[in-house]
Amino acid sequence: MVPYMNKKQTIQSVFSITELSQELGITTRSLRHYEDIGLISPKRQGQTRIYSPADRTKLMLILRGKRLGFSLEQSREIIDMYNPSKGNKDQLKKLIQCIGVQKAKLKQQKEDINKMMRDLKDAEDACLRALGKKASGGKSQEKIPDKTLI
Amino acid sequence: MVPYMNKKQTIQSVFSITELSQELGITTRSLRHYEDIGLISPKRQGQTRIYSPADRTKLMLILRGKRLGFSLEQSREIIDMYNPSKGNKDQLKKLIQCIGVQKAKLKQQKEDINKMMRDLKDAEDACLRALGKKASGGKSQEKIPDKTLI
DNA sequence: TCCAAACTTTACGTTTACGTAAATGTAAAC
DNA sequence: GTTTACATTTACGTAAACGTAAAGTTTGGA
Repeated sequence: MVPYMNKKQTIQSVFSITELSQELGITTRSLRHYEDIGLISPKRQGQTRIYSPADRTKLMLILRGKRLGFSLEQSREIIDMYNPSKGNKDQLKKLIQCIGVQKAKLKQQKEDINKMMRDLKDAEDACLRALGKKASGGKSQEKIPDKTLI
Repeated sequence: MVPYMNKKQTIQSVFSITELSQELGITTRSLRHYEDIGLISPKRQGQTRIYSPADRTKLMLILRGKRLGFSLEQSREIIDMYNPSKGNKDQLKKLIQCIGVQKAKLKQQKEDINKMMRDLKDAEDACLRALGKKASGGKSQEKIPDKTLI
């Protein structure tokens, strides 16, 4: 535990590395790794790392990116889109383009999720029918979804 | 090109490794790798690989998994869920549980996508406003989405 | 007949995202 | 004053998913 840290405050203003790792469900090694590659830059008290709420927020964005299958570099780029560092017009236009690309990717992912959801529902229904139970109202009949147009 | 292959048929019945790699936008190395780890098992004509439509379908499912950030092993498990290999009741129940877990994960991903979509839209609006254009009807004002509850 | 294109196998290399061990520092507690 | 808990750095290891030669086979066409 970091000395002089406000621990029992409703809204914590600083975090130790273990606190943050436990809250976020990752290892301290990961947190140090993210710092190694420059994704986060926590303050220091001596040589002990002190994480701010902003650091925590950024980490939550990184983890969200991981849940979506993004690499750390991709997450870095996406997060960089959130604070348009006072670019000129050309840079802003380029940024808008990048944002559009990301939005398209997310849209594709959404479609993929919907299709996989349907496939899983069909598989579930097949299991339920095999168990003699009612199905949830689907229309499936095949095993492997060869019908799926992906 | 594989000999005796029906090339100019509306619905192709077999595929060569390069044909498939080009259609799917992956390398032949990847296709061979997927075979190495037992994900697909194309027929052989001599020692040349012959891919069937079923192989192709399975590969499309694998690629869909990759777009969603799944590892090859995870995709294998999910695809295995689609053909419940005649299990007994206990196995079927276990499978239904696994399917439920996957559906929950997909639901989480969907929420993550929606949140990231909002963040990107906010960033886009900020860019447009910085360029003196109209925003798309959002309500954002901050840069980094500290407000985001993730 | 011989070439070039497309196929094959073997095998070492690379990137990403950490894991894991070793050796050491610091600070509150007993 | 030493143990305990948490912190640090350094550095080699690892798993996944291929990349990248190298070297050989097969086959339809000039």
